[in-house]
Amino acid sequence: MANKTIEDYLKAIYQVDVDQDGAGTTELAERLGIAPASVTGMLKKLAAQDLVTYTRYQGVGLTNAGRAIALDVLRRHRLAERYLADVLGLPWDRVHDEAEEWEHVLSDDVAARMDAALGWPSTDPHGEPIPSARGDVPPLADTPLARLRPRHTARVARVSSEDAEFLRYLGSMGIYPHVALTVLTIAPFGGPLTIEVSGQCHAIGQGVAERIFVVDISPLPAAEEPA
Amino acid sequence: MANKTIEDYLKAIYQVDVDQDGAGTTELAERLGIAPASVTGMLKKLAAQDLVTYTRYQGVGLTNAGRAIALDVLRRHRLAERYLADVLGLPWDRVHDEAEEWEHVLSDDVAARMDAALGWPSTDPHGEPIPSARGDVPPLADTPLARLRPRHTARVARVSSEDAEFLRYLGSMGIYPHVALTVLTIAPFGGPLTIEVSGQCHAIGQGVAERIFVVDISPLPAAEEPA
DNA sequence: GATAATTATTAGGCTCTCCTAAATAATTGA
DNA sequence: TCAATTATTTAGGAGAGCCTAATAATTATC
Repeated sequence: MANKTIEDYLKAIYQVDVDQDGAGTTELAERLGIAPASVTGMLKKLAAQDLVTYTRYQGVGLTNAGRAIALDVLRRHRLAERYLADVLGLPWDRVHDEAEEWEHVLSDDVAARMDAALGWPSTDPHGEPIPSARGDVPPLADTPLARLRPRHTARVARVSSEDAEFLRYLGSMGIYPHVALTVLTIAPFGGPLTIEVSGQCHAIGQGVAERIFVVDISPLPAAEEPA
Repeated sequence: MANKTIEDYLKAIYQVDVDQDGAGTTELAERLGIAPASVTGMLKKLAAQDLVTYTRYQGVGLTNAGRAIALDVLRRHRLAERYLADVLGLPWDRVHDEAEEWEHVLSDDVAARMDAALGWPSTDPHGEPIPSARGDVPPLADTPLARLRPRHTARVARVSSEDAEFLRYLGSMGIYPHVALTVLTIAPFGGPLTIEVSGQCHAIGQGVAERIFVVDISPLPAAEEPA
């Protein structure tokens, strides 16, 4: 495998690049906690190793080789998170930081054993999909809670955050993957939405609702929604 | 905690220093797979941080602070080995290399959880004692198999080696911690000894017998042995 | 107790990965 | 379109941790 630094870069590029097309130097720098100038230098190096495609001022993308490594790291990371949570009982707001180290250290064999011990799970404790050993990632079929209409009920699919405090906040409301919730009201002009989670009502901000991804499970799918 | 490099140095110093008094530069260099000149430089740095006592041309020793870190690393290492073997089913000849990485990565909390999951084991899969979280190491009460007299039966306490091939060799004879064996003959002039392990006889070299530590469990302790 | 052999240290350098400051390209908006 | 802003890159440099070659101290040997 590559070294820790390279793995971190490739993973970051993958994650920035997932939705967008091509990752920007500054965004990468922020994610990695590194100065933009330093990132430029490293990108040249990664390009020389054919792990990324890099054109000055144009951003980076992963080559197949680079993507393979990135997915491998991501797989280890999420597998480790799941393991730490399910087997060692670590709370979900602490698994990320720990896994950040484990991802660089797990051998293929140990990762495979952890995978088997867990029963080949498909997601990490935050609901993020665990890439397969072959590097396949199931497509996501969820939408941000913020996009749900009032009266709709949905199941939490995943929570897109690594911030421990944020995760504890969600936990305090009982919001975890697989939990069902219902949108009661949505205040206009980017105002808060009120939701019901396991019998309790909460008001949450738009920003929060943007990071919670759900799958609508309302009984009346199409008719309910006027075009 | 300290960084990986420092942890490795301190652990190496501890291990070289356990039996002997003060570790030599060359021996450390060999253990670390580094040139002696490089070790000298690092020792100065460690001394400046009050982790070791170092005098030019005189060797190094650990300070209390240094020993605390060394024991901490050793604890993580051996705990990881035990975990890898008992929980994840890794064969004993593979746990060392893996643990060499884990030791730098396990948080206190995770180590404690692993410890509890294992039922607070006292040794690693090779029989080496696991230092307590407070840094206590139980004194060893074993002797090299090579020092046993013929006819004596002993129980394997630990195997002092990290070499995978060597461990597989021992495994092929059924030699593991807790296993009982009997010395049948010892050839003179550093010749081989023949031993019986679970009904099977084997001839092993002196060098091998030096690395297997046992506790004598023969029925007749004192009378059998003429002064 | 002098010389040879061993062991350890200094000197000078290299690579990796990061930094800041300055320069340049790209983008935005007036 | 041109100026201002923002994003990115170049230039020059620093610290960590390693290296080899040369030198110095210690230990062993006669």
